Amino acid sequence: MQASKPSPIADIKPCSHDYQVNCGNCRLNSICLPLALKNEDIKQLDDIIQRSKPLQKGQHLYREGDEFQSVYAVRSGTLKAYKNTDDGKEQVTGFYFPGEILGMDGISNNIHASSAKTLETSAVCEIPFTSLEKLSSVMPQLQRHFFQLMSKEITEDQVLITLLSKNSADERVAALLLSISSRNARRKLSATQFRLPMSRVDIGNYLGLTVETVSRVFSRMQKMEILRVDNKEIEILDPEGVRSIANVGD
Amino acid sequence: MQASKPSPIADIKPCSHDYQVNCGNCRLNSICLPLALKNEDIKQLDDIIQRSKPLQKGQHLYREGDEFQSVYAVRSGTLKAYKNTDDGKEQVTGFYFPGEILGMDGISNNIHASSAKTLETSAVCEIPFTSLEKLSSVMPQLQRHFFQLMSKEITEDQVLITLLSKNSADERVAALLLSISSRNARRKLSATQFRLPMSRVDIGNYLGLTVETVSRVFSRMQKMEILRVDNKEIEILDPEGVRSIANVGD
DNA sequence: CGACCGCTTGATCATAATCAAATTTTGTGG
DNA sequence: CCACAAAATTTGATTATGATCAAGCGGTCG
Repeated sequence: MQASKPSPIADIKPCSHDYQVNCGNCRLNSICLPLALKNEDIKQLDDIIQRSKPLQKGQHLYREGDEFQSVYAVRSGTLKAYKNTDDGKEQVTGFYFPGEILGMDGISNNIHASSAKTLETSAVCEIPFTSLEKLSSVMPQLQRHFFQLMSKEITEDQVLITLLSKNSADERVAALLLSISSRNARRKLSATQFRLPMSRVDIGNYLGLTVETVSRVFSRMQKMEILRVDNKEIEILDPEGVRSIANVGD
Repeated sequence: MQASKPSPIADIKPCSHDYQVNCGNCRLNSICLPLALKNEDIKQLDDIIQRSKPLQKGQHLYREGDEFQSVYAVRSGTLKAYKNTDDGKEQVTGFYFPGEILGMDGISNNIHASSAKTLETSAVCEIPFTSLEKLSSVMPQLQRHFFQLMSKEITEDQVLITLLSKNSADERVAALLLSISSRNARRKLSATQFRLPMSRVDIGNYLGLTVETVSRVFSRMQKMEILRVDNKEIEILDPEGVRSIANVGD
């Protein structure tokens, strides 16, 4: 199933590698997909997946309280997931990069437990959950893959819990930088030079810190010549230094 | 080494309601089991579940790094799950009461990502995961139920993340009390009077606080006549008061 | 009985929050 | 493209919350 009719909006010329027509040739499939599906299985999966047009920065993919219907794989761009606290503030619960899956917290009640919003222009693959469930029943590998994905989300949340509970401001920021760095590396991007797609406010919110503290940590690391910070552009000058500040095994 | 033969240890006389022989007549099944399984389906589930003899206080159900084979439902007692941090400390990631399921964080890598230890004498039902997977393929309801259970774990972790990131010591402790209270109520136990099965150290660890702080919060709430604390015995004198301190929707 | 453990209470200290303000970046309309 | 407004980030000064250090109090177990 292609772009069945050519899009009338022809003025935006996407480069070819942004126009993945199916999972089989998507360069992210090693991250997002079960590794061991047979070709005909991938075809079946492809058939249930809907690919969105690009979402603009700041658009919501879903909102807390919305009926849950699909989970989403990030194709390009970045999203943040967040919850609204009872006193009206916001808690960022995660950042999602290309190849990563979000929306699974909606399965439990059929209602999204958090909101998801793009941090920049992004595109996602929508995977309707009832179709996925049916397919999982006949494809044990796929069932296993989704159990694993959800379990991974749990273990990652536990890492964040530990970070928030036990680590200093510097350690938290260093750990986030390492996490982003290794997720970049997984996509064959630079592990030492990248652009932070989220604001300082979002970083602080995610890490349980104020903006001011995040900013100070960056300044401190820059003074120590561990990091070069140019607005959102980050260069890790001393990866070992960052790791030693984080004291977490990446 | 199994209970396939009647246990020779007959000197411990369990009371009848502790001796659930199957899921169908277990008084916890409304909490732990899918609601809508047919009788013959429950029978099949029963067949794969192994019921343990009681575990003594302080025993491990599994340890971080162990090969993952099963998830567990708490039949009686309480357990805590915890991770060891890179600098040798421990982070409590959850408490598990009767009817609740633990161990799902092992699915992602086939290795337990945390340890689980009893806080008092406890009994669990062991559910071998490969059998569960197979059964899930032919019982869509069961597949759905486990997706939901895992999703619930994710949303609960997100609540804890928010608590750690945004709430004061008093709010955190109040929220934990409310959580335990409502979990008791779900099991038809008192929502206002109960025994905390975990130590102050564990509470503090879970909530990202020191023992001293936890103790002070209890003292403060006692002085305000919101709580009566007698060692591990808790009486909530003013549930509304606790809720207002927590400012979280239960 | 004495040592130890879990808990509580008090005094002091450190980290990050808060308050405040300057500066840079971004976005918008002329 | 520039000018201006709004937003984001940085930096500084002060404060508050909870950590740390220290000590004492039951209770229990060997």
